[in-house]
Amino acid sequence: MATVKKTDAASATRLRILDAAARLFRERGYGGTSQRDIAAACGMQAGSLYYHFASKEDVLAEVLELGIERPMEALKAALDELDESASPKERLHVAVRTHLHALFTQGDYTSAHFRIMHVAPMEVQSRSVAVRDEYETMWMTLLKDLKKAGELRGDVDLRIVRLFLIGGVNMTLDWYREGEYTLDQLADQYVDFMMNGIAAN
Amino acid sequence: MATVKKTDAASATRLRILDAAARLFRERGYGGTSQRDIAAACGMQAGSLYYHFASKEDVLAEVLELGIERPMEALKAALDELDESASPKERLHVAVRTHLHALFTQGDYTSAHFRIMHVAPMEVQSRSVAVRDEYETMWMTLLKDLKKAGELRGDVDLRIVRLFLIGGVNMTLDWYREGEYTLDQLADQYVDFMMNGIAAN
DNA sequence: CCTACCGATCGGTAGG
DNA sequence: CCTACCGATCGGTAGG
Repeated sequence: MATVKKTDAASATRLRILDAAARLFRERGYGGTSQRDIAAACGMQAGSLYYHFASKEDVLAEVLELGIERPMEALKAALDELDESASPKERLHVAVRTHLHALFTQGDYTSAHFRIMHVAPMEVQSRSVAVRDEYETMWMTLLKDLKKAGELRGDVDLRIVRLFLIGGVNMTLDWYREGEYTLDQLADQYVDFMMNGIAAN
Repeated sequence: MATVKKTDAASATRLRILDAAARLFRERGYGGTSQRDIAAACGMQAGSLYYHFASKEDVLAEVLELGIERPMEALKAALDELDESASPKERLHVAVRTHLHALFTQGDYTSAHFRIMHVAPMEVQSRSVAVRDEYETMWMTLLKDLKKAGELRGDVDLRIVRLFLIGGVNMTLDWYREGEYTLDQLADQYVDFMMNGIAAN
């Protein structure tokens, strides 16, 4: 579990290890990162990692899980904060904005999740699928609510919409640098593209 | 150069090595694939690879380059085949369809390109940037032609459109299995989403 | 393209 | 959390 704690100090060290691992996995990939790399980034010796984690795969599994868990928690919190009168369209807008911010504030974990999930052994992947399924369900609910409210065309496949939208949003990780647009401005554009398209009226 | 040849036999072996490497890089990542893994998949010994490639990084560089070169060549060919009277919108449609097909017929190379490009040493990455820039320019041209033809809203940033669209299309690599939709049907939906959006009229 | 091998580095462990 | 170390595997080379 990502939330298990022993002592505060030990759990703080765990987090330092995970932070370093997430960053290195993102930058160099899983196979390109050694336990010695991770330990060095934390100012400790390679063998010491094994006091906190049973194996390199365990570190990976926890990074991957946090990489999807944190955006999901952020989305839950953001939707909970919304006024009950918020329209389905506003809720989708908030979701895109929240996901985009999570990609960058939890960037190392979430980048690592989307980049190296597929090289993880199946048993490691399976430790993330429950959270992932839950997150996908939340998105499907947002889209279904939009449809029920009569705001969507009747002929679109919501699953394909979700995959296309998340793909376009996640791509931001690969190119975004602060400057021209803020993340909120990007979120505005993505929702606008998705809802209204880019064709002239 | 990807097109250099010595003898036919040597170049056929090179290609077998590259095919195996692309598949393994895609499945296990770069650091998770050893030269011995690649050699074994080709039915040869690890040392023999060095008759064809100077280093593991050289194999990587060529896989990455082919992973973007092939979709680009496919796009060029597809656009050249189009009737001159083809509208900008038809040309964009053909581009999306062609890119999507290239993702799957050259899947190992192109997947490897998009998945492990960022873990490659900068000097290896730089061997692909020229092709990548050219490919991006082709997409920008398609979008600019659409705009010139008056078919696009005036307020959209074409660069963001390109990144969002390619991101959504590339995401297909992560989930597509034959069955519900053909690739052509997916391309139709993506272009429809991008041009017209999903909002009710 | 193979055999045989190099030094370096890997994930992981024992004992403290 | 460190020291010291294990066997295995790594990328790469010499010589054929």
